[in-house]
Amino acid sequence: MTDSSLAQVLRSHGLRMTPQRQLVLDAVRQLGHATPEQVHNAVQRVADSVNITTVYRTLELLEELGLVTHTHLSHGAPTYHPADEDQHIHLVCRDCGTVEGVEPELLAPLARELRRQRGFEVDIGHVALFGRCGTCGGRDDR
Amino acid sequence: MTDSSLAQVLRSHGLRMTPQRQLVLDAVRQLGHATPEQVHNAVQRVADSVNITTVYRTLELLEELGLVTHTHLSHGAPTYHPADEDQHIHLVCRDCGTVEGVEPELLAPLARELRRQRGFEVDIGHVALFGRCGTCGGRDDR
DNA sequence: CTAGGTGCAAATAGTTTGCAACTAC
DNA sequence: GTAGTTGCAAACTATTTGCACCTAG
Repeated sequence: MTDSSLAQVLRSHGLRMTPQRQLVLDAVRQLGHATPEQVHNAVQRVADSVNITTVYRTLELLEELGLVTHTHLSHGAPTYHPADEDQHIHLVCRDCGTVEGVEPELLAPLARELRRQRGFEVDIGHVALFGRCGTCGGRDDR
Repeated sequence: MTDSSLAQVLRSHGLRMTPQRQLVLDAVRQLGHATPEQVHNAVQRVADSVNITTVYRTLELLEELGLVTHTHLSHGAPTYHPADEDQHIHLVCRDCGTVEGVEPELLAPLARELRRQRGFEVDIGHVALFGRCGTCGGRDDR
């Protein structure tokens, strides 16, 4: 494949392929969960002239194209991750800040119930649950 | 009761009762779910000289005192609500932005499972689920 | 060539901090 | 009287926007 899928998707929307866009997508894929700033850092390691503005614009674009999605974890920080990756629930530890992913199936019964009771369709990939992780909860050092 | 419970709680921590603190707490109770800015607006309707800085500081204080809690709904704005109010899960509609609360019992089986599998303690009152509400989902106007 | 894309600087929004004046007790 | 509290202005952080220059196709 001389032409990456990103280029194809972009072209099919009448948009241009640029090195910046490839780098941002690569960074999101490599990082798994990352804030715009973390993506920017990762991109800069490869091409230090890329501006954070471009990162913001590119993340927004990639999201519109359905290549990445974002979730709001802990405080306000949005974190981006590849859209094609397996959907997962984010568990955010309020003490150590660690984010772990769990299989979305765990949310299925709840999702079903909300749909039945309220007609509410939960966006599973967008879910973040706050609490205290096993490591922090085990030792009660609060 | 000549002395409100807020005054009592404050005093028991060596802190002072002020009109601003009562107004902020009242606003949170009255609004149910509100961002700092919304709280500020509500407070200003009663006492327009109250500064938003004071609102931020007071919300933080009331949270430390266990009188209010906050959750991160949709984008970045934190929303505060009374801590003594029944805990509830927040359902945030991605289309209309409406926030509705549902009984936390629905989350209990999931919480139990996460505790068992991961040792992760979900903070139920802090949970927000994103998706599409019945009203927006019913008419597929996307 | 030329419309889309980028970098830079400035604007904006949300929140925090330093500090002098004020007030609850 | 005095330490806790407030208002104001300034500082900060995160994100967005305007615009001239650049480049993919």
